[in-house]
Amino acid sequence: MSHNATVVPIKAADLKVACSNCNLRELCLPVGFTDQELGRLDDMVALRRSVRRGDTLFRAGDHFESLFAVRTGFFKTRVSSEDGRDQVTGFHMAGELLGLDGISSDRHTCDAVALEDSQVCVIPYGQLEALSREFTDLQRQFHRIMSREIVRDQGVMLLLGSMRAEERLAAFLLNLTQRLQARGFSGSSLVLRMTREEIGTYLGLKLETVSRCFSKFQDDGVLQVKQRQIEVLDAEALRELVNGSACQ
Amino acid sequence: MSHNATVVPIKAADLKVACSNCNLRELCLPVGFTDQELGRLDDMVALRRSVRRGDTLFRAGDHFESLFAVRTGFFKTRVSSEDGRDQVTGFHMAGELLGLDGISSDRHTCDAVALEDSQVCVIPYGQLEALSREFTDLQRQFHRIMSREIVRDQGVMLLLGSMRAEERLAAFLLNLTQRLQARGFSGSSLVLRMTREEIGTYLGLKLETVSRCFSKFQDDGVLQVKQRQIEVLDAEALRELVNGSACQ
DNA sequence: CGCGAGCTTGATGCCGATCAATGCATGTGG
DNA sequence: CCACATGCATTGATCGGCATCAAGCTCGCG
Repeated sequence: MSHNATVVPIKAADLKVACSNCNLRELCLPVGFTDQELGRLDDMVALRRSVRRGDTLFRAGDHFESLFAVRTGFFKTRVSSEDGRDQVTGFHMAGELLGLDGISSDRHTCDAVALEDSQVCVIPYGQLEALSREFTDLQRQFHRIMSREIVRDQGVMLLLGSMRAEERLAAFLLNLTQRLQARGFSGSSLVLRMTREEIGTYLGLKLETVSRCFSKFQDDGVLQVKQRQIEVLDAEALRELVNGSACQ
Repeated sequence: MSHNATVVPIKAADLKVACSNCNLRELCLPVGFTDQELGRLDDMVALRRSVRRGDTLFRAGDHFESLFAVRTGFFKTRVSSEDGRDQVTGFHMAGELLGLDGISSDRHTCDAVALEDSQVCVIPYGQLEALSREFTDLQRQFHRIMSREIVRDQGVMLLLGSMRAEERLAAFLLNLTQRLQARGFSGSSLVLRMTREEIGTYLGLKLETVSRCFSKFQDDGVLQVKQRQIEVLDAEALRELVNGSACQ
């Protein structure tokens, strides 16, 4: 159940972690709530959980009872086929919700693995349901988040179904930098939290291909690559690759 | 807005189309409802809409205000990149819900195209929100449906990211036959509603490759293929392909 | 009947997979 | 501090699956 992770009840004194005080609240579930609603959310989100790098937050087959909001750290989610093939279905950073897959059948259908030491807020699903019957804003925001996940998945399908290796990597990097920028980071400088193989398994490529694309981008002056430290030198070139306008 | 489709209010006499009387209710939104709940659903779902083969139910960019439940017919959904590449993101048959992508931003992000003359029930999203604050069962079922869509998308990602052409087609056919079987059809005999190109655009393959795979399956005695009329002769072979156990 | 959309089949080429060797950073124990 | 192991990344050589290009085929329909 806990997969080597510790469960920490939030102490009354530890107000920094309450939704009402969280600096992620504009990226997470409580977007645009009233103080009253925020207070009720604080009551509901009473648990945190720490997950060490390499450990799983949940696994396919686990009983589903809570959603998780990433507070700190970084996760990947992956599905596996019976014969052991993996597909990384997403990378998840602070403010993002994990576990939506579990609602459909009361069991999780994917694994969530921490790529660095991480902390999540535990959102008991039953309570979220109850509270969102009471607060229209919460209901709406929750539906938006689920819908956004569906839209995101459509984008990944487009990538996997129709793009070539360089385009995939460009799209991946642009997506990462955008999300980092929304969290106050640079947007042109980033440190990858995942290996080349994990990137490949996300993009439907082999790790050698990912590595070659990084080298190509470096040769072309689009990126500077030092292991996992990436500098985006020419974001426009990446955008043109994704949109195919460079082909015209 | 209406994209060449006609909007037909449901007449009081026309009770056959009410959710409470619909033979799809066990596959659609009202799974396991009480009579009272069904009555309220009937009030909400007061409109049908007909869509002719080739017409769109909605397009990316359209303002979102309703979900649609397929009553009769068959749809594909697709997303397009700026440079015109398409990805078919799904095929949708009776009882399935369309339009969930629109919730996140109040605009649709994909096109829904009828592959044959079809009819949908119009589910005004605002009313669905309101009613699902009142009825726990409706709320739960709606959440399950959204989550199921997320799980389905994960499966497509696995397919696109890690399977070879024959495996993709096998998975596609198994999925289709399962869903047809759940609707009372044969499970071994089916008529494809889509072209080879549409299958290819869904599976991340070119139409020639799809055609070759069909021929291969026929040569191997797994299928009998007459244009769009397919007989599954050896479902087990298809399953082994998908699971990769044939490789051992 | 003849047209056209969709399907099949063949020949060829390319992109990314695979196989293999090397490089590089980090960590550990002697 | 060095020797060595380990995990990850890079790079090269070769291979194979699918895309591409091209030609005919089938069937429904005006």
